[in-house]
Amino acid sequence: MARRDACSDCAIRTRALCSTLSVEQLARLRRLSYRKRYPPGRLITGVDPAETWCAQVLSGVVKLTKALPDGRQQIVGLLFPSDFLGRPFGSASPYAAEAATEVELCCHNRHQFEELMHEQPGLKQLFLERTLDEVDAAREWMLLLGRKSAGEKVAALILHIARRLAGSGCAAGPGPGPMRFDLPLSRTEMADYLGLRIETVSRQLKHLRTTGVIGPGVGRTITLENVAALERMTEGGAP
Amino acid sequence: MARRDACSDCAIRTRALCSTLSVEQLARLRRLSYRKRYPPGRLITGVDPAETWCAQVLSGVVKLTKALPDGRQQIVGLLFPSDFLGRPFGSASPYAAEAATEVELCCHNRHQFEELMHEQPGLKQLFLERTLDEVDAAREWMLLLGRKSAGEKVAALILHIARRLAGSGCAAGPGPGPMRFDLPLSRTEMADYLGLRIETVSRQLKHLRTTGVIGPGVGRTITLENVAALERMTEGGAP
DNA sequence: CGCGTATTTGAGCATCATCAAGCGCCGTGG
DNA sequence: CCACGGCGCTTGATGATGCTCAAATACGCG
Repeated sequence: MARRDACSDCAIRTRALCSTLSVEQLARLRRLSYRKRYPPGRLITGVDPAETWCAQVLSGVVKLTKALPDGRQQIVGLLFPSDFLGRPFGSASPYAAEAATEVELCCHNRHQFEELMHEQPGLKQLFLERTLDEVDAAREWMLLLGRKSAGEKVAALILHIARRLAGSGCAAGPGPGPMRFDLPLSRTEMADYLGLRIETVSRQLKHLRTTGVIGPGVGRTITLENVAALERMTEGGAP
Repeated sequence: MARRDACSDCAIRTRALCSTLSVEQLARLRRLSYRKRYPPGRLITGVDPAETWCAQVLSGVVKLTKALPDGRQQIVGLLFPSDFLGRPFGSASPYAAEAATEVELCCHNRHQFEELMHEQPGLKQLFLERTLDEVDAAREWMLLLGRKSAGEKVAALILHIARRLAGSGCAAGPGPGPMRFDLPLSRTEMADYLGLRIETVSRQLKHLRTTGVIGPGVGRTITLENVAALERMTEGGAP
């Protein structure tokens, strides 16, 4: 009976939108759902089409990007496990989604998911609250993009990713010693998220390492040696 | 019977969230609503408190701002007539709202407005779709803040305001001759919305005027002489 | 081992910020 | 009526942050 992809086994069972569904509704949704994997860098959805499906992130990190005709790019959001991907109700989603790491999705038929939201007010309510949180997060990032220095931006990004990873159970928890994790983004992606160039990101990262705020690990490895200092640096406080 | 503030007279009757309400529900909401005016520059709500009310903009322009402890500011959104102001459901709104021009609001008790949304799925649905549009708008602005040059930013702001003003029936419509309007923002506010300094905004505006893309009017007056050129400049095309 | 890609490092430069006047507008008050 | 002062905006000169270009190094992988 217990299938490997049964909802009760689901890694995001308690945090996903599904957490509001009754057992019966959950069973119904599961019949309409399927899992899908993407390797790092693979495009998940393009900009144009009115996609016929939506999904929830089971594992990995998805980046949402917008681009200018001349190739300049901006990452406008990162999705972590239990986040929702897609644009129900009308207008086509004006950005592309791409796998930043290896990604696993739980996909639903968009139309049927919309119907389920209509039938189950709790589901729609939770989706609405998540969407409101997304507005807040986007605006927080607007403050970063418009008003913060390169150093503040990089510090804020590290903290942001650390918190989201911790919240989704990846990376060594708040156990003994400093938190350690791998950035799910390349330097290019970090730059595209922060409105910087990769060289600037690289230099700021080096600065954080030489001042001991983060550990000396190479590449994407981050060790949070001094979270308080990092927090101060996100708002213009001294290093 | 016909009071001056009757909903049927309301300037935003057809575009506001209320447009989904039945006559009876509209009457109920109206009994719980009141109008409020703010002069330019007046604070409407601060950051901290879990506000007990929410509102819809009847006239004027409201700016939503976030600030860093050292005083740096970023405008994270502008509200025009028929836009919704407030943060129903839980978490306190993490930004301040301030009147940019003379503003008139139609205010509702937050709790009762939430209840109305629960009772009337159409209202909640419309609110949800508006919120999704807000996410899109915020992310569009993230692209601007992170990746556009000063010239592109100013061009985009003028177009953005022109469209929103036209959509809310202010300013000379698309009748004969070029559209003309007054910017609802000071130079400081434009800079805070674009992530620039006021001197840069001033110089970019001058450049647009000397190249004839906008008319030579002084101060906040804008005449759209060449919309196509303005649109091109928004994305890196030649002036 | 050798190649392709990601990242780091360095040097010079451009854009936009900063600093500093100056101008125009307007309400106040002599 | 005009001098005064405040404020918002403009203009100019200078400089710093972050970008561009270029090359070296490290890394992953066949």
